[in-house]
Amino acid sequence: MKHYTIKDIAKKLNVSISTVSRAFNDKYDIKKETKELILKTAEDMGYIPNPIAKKLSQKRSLNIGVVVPEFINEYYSEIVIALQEFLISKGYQVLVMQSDENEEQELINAQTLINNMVDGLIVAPTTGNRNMKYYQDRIKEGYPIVFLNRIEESVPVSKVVFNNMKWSFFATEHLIRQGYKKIYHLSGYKDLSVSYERIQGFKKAMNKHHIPKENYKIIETGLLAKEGMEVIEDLIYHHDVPDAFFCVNDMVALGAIRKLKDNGYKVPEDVAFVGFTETRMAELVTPQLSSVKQPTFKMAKKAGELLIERIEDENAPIETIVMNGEFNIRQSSVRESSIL
Amino acid sequence: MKHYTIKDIAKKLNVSISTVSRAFNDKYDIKKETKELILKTAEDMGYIPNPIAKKLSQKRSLNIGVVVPEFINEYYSEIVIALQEFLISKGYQVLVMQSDENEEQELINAQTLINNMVDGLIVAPTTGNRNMKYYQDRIKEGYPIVFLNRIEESVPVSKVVFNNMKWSFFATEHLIRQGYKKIYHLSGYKDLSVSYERIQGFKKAMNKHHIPKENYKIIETGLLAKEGMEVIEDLIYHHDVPDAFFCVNDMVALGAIRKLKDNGYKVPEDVAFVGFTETRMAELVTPQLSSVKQPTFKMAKKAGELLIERIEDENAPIETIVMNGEFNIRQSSVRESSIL
DNA sequence: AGTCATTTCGGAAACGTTTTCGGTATTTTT
DNA sequence: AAAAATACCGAAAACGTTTCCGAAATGACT
Repeated sequence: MKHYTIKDIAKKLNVSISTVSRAFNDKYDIKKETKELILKTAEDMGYIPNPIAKKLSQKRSLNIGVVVPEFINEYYSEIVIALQEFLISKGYQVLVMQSDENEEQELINAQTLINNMVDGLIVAPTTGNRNMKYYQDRIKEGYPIVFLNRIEESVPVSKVVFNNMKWSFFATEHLIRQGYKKIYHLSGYKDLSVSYERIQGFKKAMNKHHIPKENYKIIETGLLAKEGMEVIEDLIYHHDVPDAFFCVNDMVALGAIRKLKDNGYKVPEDVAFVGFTETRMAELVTPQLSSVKQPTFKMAKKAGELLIERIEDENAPIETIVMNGEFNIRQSSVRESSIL
Repeated sequence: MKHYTIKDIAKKLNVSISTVSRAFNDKYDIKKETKELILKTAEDMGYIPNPIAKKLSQKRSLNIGVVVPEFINEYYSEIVIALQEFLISKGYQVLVMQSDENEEQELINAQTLINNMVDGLIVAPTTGNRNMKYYQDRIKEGYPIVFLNRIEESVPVSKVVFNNMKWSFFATEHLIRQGYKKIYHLSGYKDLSVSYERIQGFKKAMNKHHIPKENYKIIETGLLAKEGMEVIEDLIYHHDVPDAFFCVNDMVALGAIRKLKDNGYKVPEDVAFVGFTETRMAELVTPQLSSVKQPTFKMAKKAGELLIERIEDENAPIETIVMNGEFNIRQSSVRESSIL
């Protein structure tokens, strides 16, 4: 059951391998009948072209690599799904590697994909990030890369980002306008660019409404429910539970809510919540969770488009796309929960 | 900035390319000093070996392909993470492709990975599945494949599966023992092997406890929250809401719970719930959701082990591993919610 | 000093394609 | 009917490695 090659086909039909090759890539001169004959016997023999050899002699693979920091948090799952949907429609296949929020793994992932000759790379960097030199070098060589979220400004490359600051500002202002006096922000990792930007939005809202410093606080957390729970434990211990929380994402919010409920607090009556990067859970939990929805599909598609432009035209302009979302207000952050 | 090759190194040092090659794969005879010299100058020149060429002449890539049906539902995300953790520790890199529950895409994914010369494949098939012939052919050729979940018995291949029937039986029996009289099962796609097995477990429990046929029902659904909601709408419309639901997964349960709550039902006082394939949400929602936890990490690791055995030894025995989990009882399925 | 074993290396084939170049055979043009 | 143009095809180089085979150099042993 060994694999046939174009040589086998050539021998069988008494033609040259170049003719066989031509039959498969019809851009070269070949008579219609011989082409059909070759294709037919290839089919019959069960010939499968070897893409490795193809890649070695050509320079494209029609594969695209995607590196994401994690996909435990639904967001990147959606990104990948959307990316794949778009890129497949353009004739590419999508190879995904996840970095587990680990910089070194991310570097290995990017290298593995590039070494496997994917035609381009879409990277959503993990927190950190000390790999920028590697990316810079590749970009200088002309390698097509597009970044998604979590961006270092230092790299001259196309990117698609969410306007975290703006929507963080809106979400925070909403809490203020609802009359909550003491509002804490559970921020995620501070050295994560998205967290940083959301912190800026939070602060901006506080400043605009002249909230005194003692009435707000920014608490660094991770991105998981567990970490939301830990913060709440700590705050309860210190008798420092505020009126409202604005959280870096839904999972942190849900963890915090769980812990508060377990300690007899009512949400939203005692403590209000707003999440971010809305997940499907926001509508399913009780109370339903207010959250900022990111246009995941649009962002992924745009990143795909930018990458393909770059692959097909080396001089395609470098663009930075800043996207907006929507803020969905639900029961978890309104004073009179009956009005919703 | 063009890429250097071993030829360039050879020319620069006045040695042959075979010597250079030897320097990198130290299994062949080479003097220590020349080896070090070569490695050093290669380093200085910024030489990057071309894995495509390597794959073409060797037959291994140290890459492993993983095909999953989706990763919107946390379960396969965890599987992939665990798989990656294990396989990386064994020196492999992991390329992931997701099929979006689409058989044709799954076939393309498997082909793409195999054609890219991954050393082996781990496949969790989508519902269906008409691709078995393709897999069978590859397996006959000696290609290392391991299946995960959702298995057709027809294929002679190593597989790792969860004992769905047993734990479905336990979960159902728990509801019966709690005194719920009318219990419906939201089953997922019936032609999905895991759904089928869970249905069997459900029926077995019903038979064992002599529940009359009019007191239970199996309702086919999808795997998403939305589909749980739709079922509830329908049941409410027909005034056919039972005492308890056993659901194919947590998302369907959460969707159903949401819809019931929106219509004034109380969970678990009016309607009890048990999920399956426990997610992190089970502990976060209110009421906390009873669910069957699958040993995701163990299953993934075992699948990885089986694959590696097979890669390294063509005659490794074919094994079917059936795994067990745990049933976590929470508020959503107990009569007196105070006792928990 | 001669034989033999060992270490170290170069030449070249091989992996499976694509693609350039040039050469026939065929057709069209004059 | 000769010349020119075109259609078709084969030979061979190229892509960047690994690895087999044999040769040269070195060292060990009689």
